[in-house]
Amino acid sequence: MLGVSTATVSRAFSEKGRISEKTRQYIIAKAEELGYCANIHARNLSSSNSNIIGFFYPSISTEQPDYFIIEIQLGINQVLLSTGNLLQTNPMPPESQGNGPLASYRDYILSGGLAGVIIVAGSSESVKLVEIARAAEVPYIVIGHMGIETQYTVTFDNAIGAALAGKYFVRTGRHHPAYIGGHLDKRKQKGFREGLGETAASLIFHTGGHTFGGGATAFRELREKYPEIDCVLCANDVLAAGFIKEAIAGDVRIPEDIAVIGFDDVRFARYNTPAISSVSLNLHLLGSTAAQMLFKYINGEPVTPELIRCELIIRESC
Amino acid sequence: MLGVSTATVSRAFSEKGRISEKTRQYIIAKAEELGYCANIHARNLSSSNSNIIGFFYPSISTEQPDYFIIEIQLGINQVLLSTGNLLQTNPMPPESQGNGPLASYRDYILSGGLAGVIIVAGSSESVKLVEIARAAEVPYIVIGHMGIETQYTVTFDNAIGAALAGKYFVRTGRHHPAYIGGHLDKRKQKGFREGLGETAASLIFHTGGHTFGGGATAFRELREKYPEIDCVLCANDVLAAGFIKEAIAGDVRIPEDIAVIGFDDVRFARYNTPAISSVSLNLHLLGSTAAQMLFKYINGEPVTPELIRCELIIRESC
DNA sequence: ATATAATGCGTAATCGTTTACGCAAAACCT
DNA sequence: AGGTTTTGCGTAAACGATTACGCATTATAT
Repeated sequence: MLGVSTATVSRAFSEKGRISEKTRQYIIAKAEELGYCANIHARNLSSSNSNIIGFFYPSISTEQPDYFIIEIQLGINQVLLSTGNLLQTNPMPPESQGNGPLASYRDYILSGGLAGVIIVAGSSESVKLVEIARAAEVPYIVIGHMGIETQYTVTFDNAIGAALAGKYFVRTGRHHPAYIGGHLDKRKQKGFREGLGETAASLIFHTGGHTFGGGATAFRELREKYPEIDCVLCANDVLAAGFIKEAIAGDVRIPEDIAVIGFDDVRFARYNTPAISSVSLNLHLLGSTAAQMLFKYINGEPVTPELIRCELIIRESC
Repeated sequence: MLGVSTATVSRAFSEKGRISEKTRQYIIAKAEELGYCANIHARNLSSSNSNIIGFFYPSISTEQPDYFIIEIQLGINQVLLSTGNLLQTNPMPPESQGNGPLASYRDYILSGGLAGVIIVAGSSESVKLVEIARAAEVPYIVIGHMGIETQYTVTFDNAIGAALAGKYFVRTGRHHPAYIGGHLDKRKQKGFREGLGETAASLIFHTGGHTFGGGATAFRELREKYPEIDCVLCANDVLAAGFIKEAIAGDVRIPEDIAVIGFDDVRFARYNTPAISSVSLNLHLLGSTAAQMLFKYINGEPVTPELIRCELIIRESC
């Protein structure tokens, strides 16, 4: 205590309340000198808010980085750095791996620890988390398509992106297309078919994991069964990389023999040799848009759903 | 209030204090029913701790993901998932970009918001942050080499890793080595030289950015000035990817004409074509080790510095 | 000069837990 | 049965801020 009440000290830091500029300066100076810093827990308790934003995403593996998620996170962080908020990153491993951390995430949200949350669609846990956020009345933004009716969402139009890829293949004289991915990405499949038009008649589907190894396996299986295939759309870039690598190892020329397009346009797609053509979702923009929407929500401003445009980036694999 | 005092409710959840099994069950059940969840801020204030771990790292860019950092984060998260702690990720952009978020990070640490911090060496801000953590008496672990005397550190021996690369080049009959990197990584340079032995006499240094573009530029410049170069050690994998891509574009065969080794062994090194040989730092292990050390520190157990072994992974680029 | 409004700051209640303390009841001795 | 220990739980004091309220003091208006 340096001659003033705690209320005054609080006012000196809070930018609210009435206080003379002189005492504010004095208190700030003294605080600096004494190394005083307002206790964050007391602050949060008293004012019942927080400056932490939670980012929740399905995590495929605890071993391999998920380039898709990382680039979204980068976009979120860019916004947060300018607002002084902090980011908490919460992977949600597949349910098979024990009960998982969902219970602990749930408690954290319910107990008011977060100012808002951003949730990436893709697993059943994502859906549960949205319900928790709603129940706790914590502002939330959903990234991607979830079977939930909500305005707080930013999506990308996979179908249009896939259609662009289909049209490109037709335009560049390809006749034997294949699609490699999971059975869940119906939108991509449907869009691709639309883009291909009549050529869709000869379309081959191949389902497998969304991994590098999955791409390699897909190449081998397709090559054996359907040697006529001359163009491939992959559900993501890592998958495309695996396909391309195995193709080159099998003396198939990319793009001369088979043209390949990936999905997401993650950073390393352009590092690859040949550089991978990709349907760009603009992940960075996706993340930063989600963050901006969340702040609007938190501040009580109206929020409308956003859609990020897909763009087809042609590189050496085509 | 359902007939018991708040103290009893607290005891029902805290696993400490004395409470009969019957009332605990009763309270838990009722809590579930009423959707009660202990307020995290009050908890933290009262018990003056937190379950959040802060992860601070120098961030090169808000646009490009830093694969090095990401894989460390993955390792940290794996440990955290099993302990019920939460991770807060805090990029530290280069100082040039405005004042930066350091002040806000400082306040957060000083105000007791974090149970512990993990700091990646590499910028002047990293050093400041360590000093802040010390001043605030918050448990911390440093990843990498910082000019600070501390036992709370986990490092990797760059020099030994680089020496392995040097020896490999000599053993496989290369005679005109080059090193591409920054002027800061003296350890790598020194180790490489040692590994090369006599061959070090003809070593060419090239300094530039640690980026993909930097690798491409390096290839062009070196090729023009020193066409005799037949093996290259790059300061990281992304740099190596850029070098390789530009080399292939210039009709130089990898590895026949030039053998290339990268550093870090990030995930995509093996996706590349040709797959990039790399000095593996085992980033995942680096992260999980740091997290485990931090928990020891937090629990008051003795902590000794750890060193992660480097390993040379040979792939197609050699 | 007086009335009125604006400003600055201290008092004390509040936020929702945890936990030392104390007392009754139950459990354990001999 | 009487004494001692153990157990279960309520009381109330922290934890360290924020903020409504009220009282001086100063500024503004008439």
